[in-house]
Amino acid sequence: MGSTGAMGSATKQGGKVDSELACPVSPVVDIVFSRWTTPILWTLHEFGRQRFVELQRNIRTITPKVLTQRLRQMERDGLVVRTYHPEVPPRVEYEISELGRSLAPIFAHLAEWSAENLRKVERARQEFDTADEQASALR
Amino acid sequence: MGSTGAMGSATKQGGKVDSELACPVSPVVDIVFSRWTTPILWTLHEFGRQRFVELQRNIRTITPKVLTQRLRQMERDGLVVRTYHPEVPPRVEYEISELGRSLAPIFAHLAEWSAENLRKVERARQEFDTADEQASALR
DNA sequence: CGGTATCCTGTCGGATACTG
DNA sequence: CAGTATCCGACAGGATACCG
Repeated sequence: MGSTGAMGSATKQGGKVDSELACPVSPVVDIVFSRWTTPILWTLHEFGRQRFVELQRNIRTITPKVLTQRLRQMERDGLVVRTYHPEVPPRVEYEISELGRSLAPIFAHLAEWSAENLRKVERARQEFDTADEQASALR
Repeated sequence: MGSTGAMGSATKQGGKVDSELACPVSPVVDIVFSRWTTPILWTLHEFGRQRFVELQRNIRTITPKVLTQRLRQMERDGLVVRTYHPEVPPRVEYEISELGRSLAPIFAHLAEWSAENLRKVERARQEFDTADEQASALR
């Protein structure tokens, strides 16, 4: 790959440019990898079209407020499709869009990486932490 | 590491973790995809072993404090190797570890996804926003 | 050079309560 | 049911200054 120049195209000006310049992945990160978007996307992908409450039940610790916020953002970004059925009681269904679904292989890779390497990270942490203790014991 | 509270995974209280249950990807997200870890990892991967100041120059908008913080976390997680040369003036070099390098294919996929789909996201946003304007104009 | 030490704020997310 | 309305705390991250 090109070194300095080729990557992200310096199209934008402003604060965010540099991290984008340094890393074409950053924009995707902002869109897809926040605390809750990942679980939501995953759940939607796993269990298919779901109502608001179903999502809430499948992602137990999420609050309705946050669920709404993330869902709105993802809808705005075109990752999720919201369907409102004007009935009584109201019914709203969320499903993953095609764009959202195009992330599936990446998620799969991530899950795979996790299965293979999460342990290593944990071990590295332990080593680092105990080494740290020893270091501060020397003082 | 995690932002608020316990991140996409480890609320250690109850034992079972809901978002983890819902999404095996969350732990990886916490480790790899924060605002700065991605650019740092990318830069390290692209330009190889670098000194602190070089990293600072390559990722222009990052402040030394944050760079240190992220670097420490990544070192602790075993993604980055820090080498201290006790010279005058001091010299410290950072390089990506093997574990860190194992993320490269994922980053490549992400960059690819970005190149193909970022536009779509932007278009979706515009549509959503203008539709929103129209909707609120009706009220 | 390679960081620390402070101070400060923006934003995410949690808790709780309340509607159409 | 599907949210909205508030209040609030926590922390990543920015700005600035200083040190071995």
